[in-house]
Amino acid sequence: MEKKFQAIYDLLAKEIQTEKIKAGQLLPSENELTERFATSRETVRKALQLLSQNGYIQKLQGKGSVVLEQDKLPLPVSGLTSFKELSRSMSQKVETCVTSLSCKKARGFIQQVLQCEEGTPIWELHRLRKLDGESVIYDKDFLLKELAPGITEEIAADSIYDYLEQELGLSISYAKKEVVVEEAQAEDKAIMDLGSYQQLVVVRSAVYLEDTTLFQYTESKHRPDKFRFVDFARRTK
Amino acid sequence: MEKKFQAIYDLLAKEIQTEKIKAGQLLPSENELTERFATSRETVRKALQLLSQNGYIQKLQGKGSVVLEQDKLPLPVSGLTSFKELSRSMSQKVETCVTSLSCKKARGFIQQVLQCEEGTPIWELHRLRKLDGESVIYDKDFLLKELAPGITEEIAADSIYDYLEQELGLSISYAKKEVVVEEAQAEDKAIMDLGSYQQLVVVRSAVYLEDTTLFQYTESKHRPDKFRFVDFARRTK
DNA sequence: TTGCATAACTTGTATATACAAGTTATGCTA
DNA sequence: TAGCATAACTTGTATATACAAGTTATGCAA
Repeated sequence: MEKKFQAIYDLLAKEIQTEKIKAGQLLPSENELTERFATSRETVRKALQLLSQNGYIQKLQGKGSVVLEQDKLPLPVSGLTSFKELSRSMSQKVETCVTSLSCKKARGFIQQVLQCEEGTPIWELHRLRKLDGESVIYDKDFLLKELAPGITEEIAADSIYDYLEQELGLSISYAKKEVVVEEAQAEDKAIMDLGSYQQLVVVRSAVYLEDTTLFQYTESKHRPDKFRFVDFARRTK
Repeated sequence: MEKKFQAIYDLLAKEIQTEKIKAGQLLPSENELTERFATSRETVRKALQLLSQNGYIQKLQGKGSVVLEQDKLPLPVSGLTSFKELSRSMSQKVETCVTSLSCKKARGFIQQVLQCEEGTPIWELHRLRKLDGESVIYDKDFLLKELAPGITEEIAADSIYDYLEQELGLSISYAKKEVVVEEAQAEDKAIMDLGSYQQLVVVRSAVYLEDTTLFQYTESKHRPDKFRFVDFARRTK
């Protein structure tokens, strides 16, 4: 069976996105939704919980569920499209250029972060992202070849995650991320259009599959004026 | 009644933090936990869901709940202690210095972001954060005086959120945040120890209460070498 | 011994019920 | 009219049951 609460979530999320239900308004009550979708209240509540987690609504005990302001987020540009990292100026032209795709044997730092045996085959993928024709984001990805053997430049230029899910049936589950500012290296200056910028915003992330195996490690360097990160954080407990 | 699933969450989270249950191990099954806590399976599942959301465990259908690696996060330094923003070098000495606390009437930009009438009384709070004696973080907070009338310099130097929750019974619910890099202004250079740094990491955040009223707007400027942001993101759906 | 069906686990989804707790409108009482 | 108890909503928590779906160990059969 297709998951019912997911379907209800999708439907309500769409109604909020398309402003069929506007910010500030109340959703129909849980009992009304239960009747409308011919289901149980618990199932409705699971859908509402997802909406709350993702910033669509705020639940108010005794009152109802208020629709929150939807700040139209720009399209994601970095590799982690499924998550919250976003880059500015998405109204501009975006290009992805695969500058290198090679298979290496794991050792040293990369072996350590990918937690694999020395000599394990890994893909090393370099991608240059252009905004408005300027090369301002430089990504280096490292991923286990065993899990995604069929990577090609075409796939890399498109979306690795789509390939993962649709072709291999694998699914990203969670990621750990770190954002810092570092000095630009000689390599960065040679490859990117840095102008007079001497520092870069560096996003390092580890991406895990559902069985907790580390699938990918990414280092993404952004020219500071083109970096933007937005976050919606809900307090737990 | 005190919330049962919350209590179970707290207990299990503590056992993971103190490594009574180590990373890689499985938690007791839901049925075992149900028996151990003399409750229902649904209640246990709510506790496990919270653990999963906060990065403590990963649930595996058919197998169990694996405890994930706990990267010991440094203590939070910024105003949003309850959320995920963190700053580096917390092993060093941290000082907060209130440089200004004044009551103003809302107008212009601040009136706009706080979504209030022109002339509404607001607190404007400036705090300088020192790490190892260096002034490297500069926070400007704007908050509605009506909601927190009794702010003093002592409270501001400690934690405004503790005051909110413990004295006023108000509770932070969620926040929207933006991280960008901007040029340092003359004021920043005068107040902070910037050395040769010309750019700052700027974190702008809007903090909301449970009834969706905007309570606080904060602009936090970080010297780039002292900025660090870590994030655990789980894929929804 | 090897292979395979199966049983016995695990978590995932859906339903039903009951009561607690917070909010709002109703309508009676003074 | 003004004030207040109350009824009728809302969401929050807890429990019980049933079956689906994925994993692992058991044990029989060849």
